[in-house]
Amino acid sequence: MKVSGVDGLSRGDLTEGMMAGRDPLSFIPFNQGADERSGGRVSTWVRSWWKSRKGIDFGGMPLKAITKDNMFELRDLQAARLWILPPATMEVVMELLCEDRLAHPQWPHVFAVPRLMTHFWRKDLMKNADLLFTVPAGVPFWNAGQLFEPGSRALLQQFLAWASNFPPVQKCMEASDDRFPRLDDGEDTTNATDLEAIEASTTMHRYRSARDGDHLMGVPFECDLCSFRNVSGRQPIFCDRRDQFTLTCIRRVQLDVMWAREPHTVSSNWARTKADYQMVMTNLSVSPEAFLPQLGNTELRDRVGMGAALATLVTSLRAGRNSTNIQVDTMRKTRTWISNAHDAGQEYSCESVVGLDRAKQYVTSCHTFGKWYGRFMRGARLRMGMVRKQNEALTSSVALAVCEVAESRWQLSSDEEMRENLEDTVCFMLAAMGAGLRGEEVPLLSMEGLLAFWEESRLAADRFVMLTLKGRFKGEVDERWHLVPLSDNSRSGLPFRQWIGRALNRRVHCQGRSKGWLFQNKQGIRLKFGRYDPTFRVLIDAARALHPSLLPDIVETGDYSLWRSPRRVAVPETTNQDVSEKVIELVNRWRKKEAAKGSEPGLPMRQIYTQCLVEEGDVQTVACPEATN
DNA sequence: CGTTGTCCCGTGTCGGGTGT
DNA sequence: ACACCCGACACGGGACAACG
Repeated sequence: MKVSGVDGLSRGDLTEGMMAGRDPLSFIPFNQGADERSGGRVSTWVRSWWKSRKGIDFGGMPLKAITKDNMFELRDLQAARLWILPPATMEVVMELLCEDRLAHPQWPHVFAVPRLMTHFWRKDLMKNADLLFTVPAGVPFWNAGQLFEPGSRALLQQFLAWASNFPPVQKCMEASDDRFPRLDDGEDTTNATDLEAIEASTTMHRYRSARDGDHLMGVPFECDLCSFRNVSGRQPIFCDRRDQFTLTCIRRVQLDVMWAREPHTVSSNWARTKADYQMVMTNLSVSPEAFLPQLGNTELRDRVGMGAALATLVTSLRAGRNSTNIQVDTMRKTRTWISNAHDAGQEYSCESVVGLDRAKQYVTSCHTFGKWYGRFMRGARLRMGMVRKQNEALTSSVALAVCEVAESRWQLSSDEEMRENLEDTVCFMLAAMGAGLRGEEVPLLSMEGLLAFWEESRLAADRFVMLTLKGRFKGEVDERWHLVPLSDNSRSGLPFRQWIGRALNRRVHCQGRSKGWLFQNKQGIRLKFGRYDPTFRVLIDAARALHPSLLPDIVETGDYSLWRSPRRVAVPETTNQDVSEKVIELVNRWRKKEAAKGSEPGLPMRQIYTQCLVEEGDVQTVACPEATN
C-alpha cells in the first residue's frame, strides 16, 4: 500500500508510486496468471500430478491449458481443461467455464488463479468445485514434493470420483520439519558399498514418502487439509506455528498409516486394481460405480481417530532413556488411556459377544481400536524401532563362580550380619535360577512350606529341595501354593541345598522364626529383590576378578540384576538340554490347563504335593493335583 | 511420595510373505 | 500371479527405577 502510493495519497502525498506515474499493474498484477507470476511452475506442478509415473494421463484425458487464444473455441477441445488465466479476465472466464460445463460435462477442470479480483470468481467457483485449496501468501510455495501445495486452485469434477481411474497419491513426502524419531537416525549409509549397508540404506527412504496405491490399502485416506479440518473444525492458518506443526504431524501420521504395509504389498494391490479395472471395462457392460467404491469423506468429522493418533504421535518427541526419544512401548500408553477414558465416557457400550469357550468380546466405538489407528501404530512402530537394554542372562557357570566367591567370603567372615547378607543374596539367586523365577516372584517363598518339606526331601532317595511359593501369581485370581523341587544333584552342580539350608538354619535356630516369608525384614514386611541387588553385583564383580574369562568385556556388571538375570537363562539352558516344552512351560508358569495348577493355600500341602516326576536337567516337575485325585 | 519411563509377559489372530 | 502357511504382534497390566 505504501509503495504503491495509496497510503500517501490519503495524506495528500502525490509523489509516490502510482501517483508518481508508475504502472499500477506493477504493484498489483491483475494482468498476470498463476503461471506468469510463478515462472511457469504452477502448470508444471499441476501436470506433474496429472500424469502417472508411467506418463499416463489421469483418466486417459490429456490436460490442455486454456489461453486467450483458445478460450472461445472450447467446443473443439477434446481434453481436460487447465484454466490458468489472469484475474482480470475472470469475469469472462467464469461465464465460459459455466457454459463449457453445461455443454461438455464429461471433461474435468483444473482451475488455478491468484487470489485477486475475487468478486469475479470466488463465489461461483466455490459452488462448482469439488475440491478447493486456498493458501495465503508467504507460504513456502515451491517445496519439492509437497502434495498439497498452496496457491488458489480448484479441482473440478471427477478428481476423487469414480470417473475412470483412481487417482494415485503422486508425491506425498514427509514435511521438511519432520523431526520424529526414526530407527536409522544417525546412521550414515550414503557411501555404503557392502551389501548389508546398501540394504540398510534403502531403509533411509522408508517412511519418507507415500507410494502409488497407498490410498487404497483398506483404511480411509484424506488429505492433510481435510484431516486438519476434521480435527480442528476450521481452516488452518498458515502463518500460525501450531497450525503448521499440526499439519506436519498429520503428514507424519498419514505416512505411518501407509507404511504399515510393505511396498510390495501396496504395489501388488495397486497393480491388481488397475489390471482388473481395465479387464472389466474392456469386456463387460458394467458401469464403474457398480464395482468401484466411492472414496472420500462427505462429513467434516474425524472418523478414523486422527485426533488420538496425533496425541499419540506428539508424545514420541519426549526424551527417552535408552535413546533420544521415548520407546514405542512408552508412546503407546496414550492409546491405553484414551481407550480407557472412552469407555468411561458417554460412548460406553454394553454390547458384547460371548463365545462358548472363549473370553467375552466387547463392542466399542473407540477410534483407537479401529483398523486405521492400528495401522498408524504399526507404521510408527516400524519407523521408530526399539532400543532395549535387558538384564544380562546369568549362566550357570557365572552362578557357580558367584557361589564360589560367596562361599570363601562366608567361611572367612566372622561378621554374622555380613554372613546373613551373603546367605540371603545367594539364596535369592539360586532360587530364582533353579525355578526360573522373576525377581518379584522369589519373595513369595514361604517359611512354613520350605520347612514342611525340608527333612523329608533330605532323606529321600533322590535328594531335592522343595521350593514353596505362596501367593497370587500373574494372571491368577486367588492365592495358591506353587511347588518346585530342585535336585541336589543337578547337572550344573548348583549348591541349592547348601545355601537354602544356611538361610533356613539362621532363621530357625538363631532367630527363632519358622513362619512368614523367607525374605522379610524385622517388621515382617516382605523384601524385594532390590534389597539384594547391590550384594549380588558385588559378588558378580568378585567372580569376574577371580575368573577374568568368565564374561565378555563388553558386558557390564550393571547389566546384571536379580530382577531378570536368573530367569533369562532358563530359556537358553533348558532348550540346550532338550527339556520338553511342557516342562519348561510348567515350571515357567504352572498354568497349562491340563498340567499342574497350584492349589488353594488352605488345603493341607500333603494333598497338593504328590510326587516328583523324572528329573530333567535342573528342574523336576510336580504332578498336577487334579490329575491324580 | 507421585510421576514417568522401561521392561516384561501370555495369548490369540490374521494377513503378509514366500515358494512355485 | 497364485496358493498356502506360519509367525509376528497387539494388548493391558504388573513391577520397579529414576527423578522431581
